[in-house]
This record gives sequence, C-alpha cells and structure tokens, in this order.
Amino acid sequence: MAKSPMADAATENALRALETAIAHDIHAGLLLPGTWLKQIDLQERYGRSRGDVRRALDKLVAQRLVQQVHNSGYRVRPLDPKQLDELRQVRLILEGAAAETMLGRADAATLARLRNLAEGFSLAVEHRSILDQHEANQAFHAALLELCPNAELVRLVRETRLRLPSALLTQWHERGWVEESARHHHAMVDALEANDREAFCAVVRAHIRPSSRELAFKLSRAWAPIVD
Amino acid sequence: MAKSPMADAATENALRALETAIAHDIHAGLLLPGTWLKQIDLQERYGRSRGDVRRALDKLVAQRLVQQVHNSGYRVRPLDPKQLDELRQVRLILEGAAAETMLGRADAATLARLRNLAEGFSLAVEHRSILDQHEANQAFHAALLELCPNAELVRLVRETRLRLPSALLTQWHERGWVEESARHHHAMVDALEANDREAFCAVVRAHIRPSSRELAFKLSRAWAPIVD
DNA sequence: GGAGCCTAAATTGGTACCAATTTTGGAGTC
DNA sequence: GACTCCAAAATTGGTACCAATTTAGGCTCC
Repeated sequence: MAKSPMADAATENALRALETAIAHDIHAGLLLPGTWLKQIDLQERYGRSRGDVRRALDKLVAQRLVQQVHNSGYRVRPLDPKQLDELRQVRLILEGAAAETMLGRADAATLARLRNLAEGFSLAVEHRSILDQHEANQAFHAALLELCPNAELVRLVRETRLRLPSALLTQWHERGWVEESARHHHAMVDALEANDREAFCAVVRAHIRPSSRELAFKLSRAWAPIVD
Repeated sequence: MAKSPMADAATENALRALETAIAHDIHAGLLLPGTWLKQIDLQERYGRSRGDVRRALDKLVAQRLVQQVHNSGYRVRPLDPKQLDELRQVRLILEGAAAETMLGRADAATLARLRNLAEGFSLAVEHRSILDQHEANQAFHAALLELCPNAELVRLVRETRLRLPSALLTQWHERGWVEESARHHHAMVDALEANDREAFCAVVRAHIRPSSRELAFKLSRAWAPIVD
C-alpha cells in the first residue's frame, strides 16, 4: 500500500497539539510556575496516553518552559528575576533585529490586516477578558512576525516570547499598560506604512521596555531557585 | 534512605553525554548531513540502551540538528543554503549583541587565559589536524562567552553555533580563512584589553562575515529540501 | 501531645515486548 | 534483459509492564 501522508500528519499534529495545549495552559495562567505536572493528571486532562504526555513534556523541557527533576517529575519552570530580566534583554536584541528586516515589506493588504488585528486588540482591551486580550495580542504579533524574511530569526523570537508567562505579566502590570500596548500596535502599523525605520524600531523597543523586576520578584519569591 | 544526588547527576550526565557525543560526531564530520541514524547502530556505537538513544535523538531534534521522519527514523539534518545564510545573520545579531556586553569585564587573569587560548588556536592552525583546530577554536570561544553576563544570551549563542557544521565549513573554506580566524582571535583579546568597543565588535562581526553561499550550495545540493 | 520511624500507596522512569511500516531480496513475467 | 510483484527481514514507534524512589499516613515511643 502507498504511503499515507494523512496519517503521518495526523500523528505529528496530535503530538504537537498536546505540546502546545500544555504550553497554552501555562501561558493562560492555569498552570502556575512551580506546579508539579503529574503525568496521570495530564493524561486524563488531555485524554492522551502516558507515552504521549511524556514525549510532550520532554519537548517542553527542551523549550525550557518545564523543568524535570529526577524521580520527582516535571514542574512548570519557575523563573527567577535575573532570568526574566535577561530574557527581556534577549527579546530586545532579537525583536529589535527582526524589526529592522520588516520595513518596506508590507503591502496594502498586509497593512490592512495588521490594522484590523491592532484594532481587535484595542477592542479586546476595552470589552473582553484578559484571556481574549492575550489571544488578540498574540494574533497581532504573529501577523507582524510574518513580515520578517528570516525564518530562523522568527523561530527564535517565537521561542523566546513563549518562555515568558505573558498572561500573568499583563495581568499584574499597572493599569495603563495594556492601553499603552494597544497604542504601540497602532503606532507600529503607522510606522510601517510610512516606512519610518527609526519610529518603527523605537516603538518595538518601547513595547518590550517595561521593567519586570518587581513583578519578577513577586512571581518568584515563593519558589526555590533553579539549579540546572 | 537519603536522596542520592550523585546518582541523579550521573544519570543526567550520562544522557547529556550521549547527546553531546552524537552532536560532536556530527560536527566532526563523522556523520554527514543526510545520514540516517539507525537506532541499532548508535546503540552499539555508543554502548547505550535503545531508550537512551531515542531520548538523545529527541533532544537533538529539538535542537534542530537532527530531523525525524515518521516510520523512517532520524537523519542528520541537511541544511539548505537559505537556512545557512539565515543562521549566519542570527549569529551576527546574537554574537554582536553579546560582544557589546563583554567590554570592561575581563580581568588580567582572564585576558591571559584568552591569550593562551588564542595562541593555542594559532599553533593548532600551523601544526595540528583540522579536528584539533576545531577543538581549539571552540575552547577560545567558550572562554570568550563566559565574559557575557547574560546567561540566556550565552545559551542562545551556543545553540546557534551548534547548529552550523563548523568542522565541514572550516575544512572547505578558502585557504587563508583559518589563518585570518587566528588573527581575529588575537585582535579580539587586544580590543578587550584596550577596552575598545568599536574595534572589538568590528572584529566579532568580521569573524562571522564570510559568506557561506557557495559552500552551502555544495553541502546541500545532494539532499532533498527540508519540509517541516 | 509531639516527634520520629516504619509501612503502604502512589508516582516516576526504564526496559522489554509487540504491532505497523518500510526496505531488501528474489522469483516470475513480459 | 528489465520491470513488476510478492514475501521475508529489519527497523521503527507505541504500549504495557516492572522496578526504584518518593510521598503520605499511621503507629509507637518519649
């Protein structure tokens, strides 16, 4: 019988789906940093076999979103303040560099789509739940990243963003931050449309800027330091 | 009985060791891009159980050094020219940013050590095998990276470097390249000692500069494109 | 009443086995 | 002689089982 790409894609997607499902729940704040991820619980929660759960957890360990302790299992990785600050710096480096590559690459249709997504986030900020805001924000940034021609850079940006518990961060930030983020999004599209490199990069950097030091402290002081 | 950190470290190191052993053989050119990594072969070659081999290969897949094809197994990931060029750009971004953070951080002892390693590479270039040159080069850059205070950035730089088949690259480059690399190393230490930011960053960038386009073509044309 | 120890349950991690799929080798046919 | 088809061997990937370790609960002793 001939090869069956359908089945291949199905199993591959199934495994990837579990991986992203767990990651999503971590980002949504359902699984807090420090939580122990018992294999039996995950197996029931997501309706998968234990082997699948183990493989997915191993992937998440490789992504540094989850930590494995021998004979104790997997836990959501608690980030210490130093690490959060370092990741913020890495985001500045990577997303700043990615921004440089995006100018002059957006056609009218793309600009319209980005405007739509920016407006979607603005609306979510006003009327919807924090989770919806999170989704809208991710949608905008995903669309923005598609402008970057360097696929490897895009992958690194995505992975780095995935390592920060964004849902928790926005939730705990000062009130004005989400509104400012919405303004940033519109400013980014404006700068892209005007092909203004300086302005665009400045906004991208400002978008990452907020210091998460005191926040990181709140997030981390309850858990033991990481020793890997 | 009390916890046994020794045993933990042992098993952990054992797994990591296998992972790095395979990665090393890939970089050394013993396992060429496109080679199928049969689990039985690896199991015999490194004297490990099949489970260990599978876990190590999964790690390498996560590092994008190895590719997994369902029902066909694992193969050394063939890089296409576009990807090599993109990785070169990412190296410029990351190592350039890392260089910015290194200035004013090297004390006399560290400078002496770096000089020693730079000289070690120069000697290897003149008198030793390509494999030794590769080792000496890695030793110098590992020591240099220790100057960067951002651990996350250091990790990214290491991972990105590990994704380029350096042994093959240096082997096939034009004759003068290794000698120029050796000069670069000395120039880096000089700039660090003089605390000359401009010069240091310029050398770091020049060290990555060589275009690998025609080389990438040679490396990749024999194998099918990557479709993940 | 509280601390310490010991037993039992639960959880993890590794190994062995088995089914599914691909590949290899050979026989038969055009 | 070359191509096709079929069967056997080999390899992969998943599942189930089992040992090792940790954790929880209860009992005893101080």
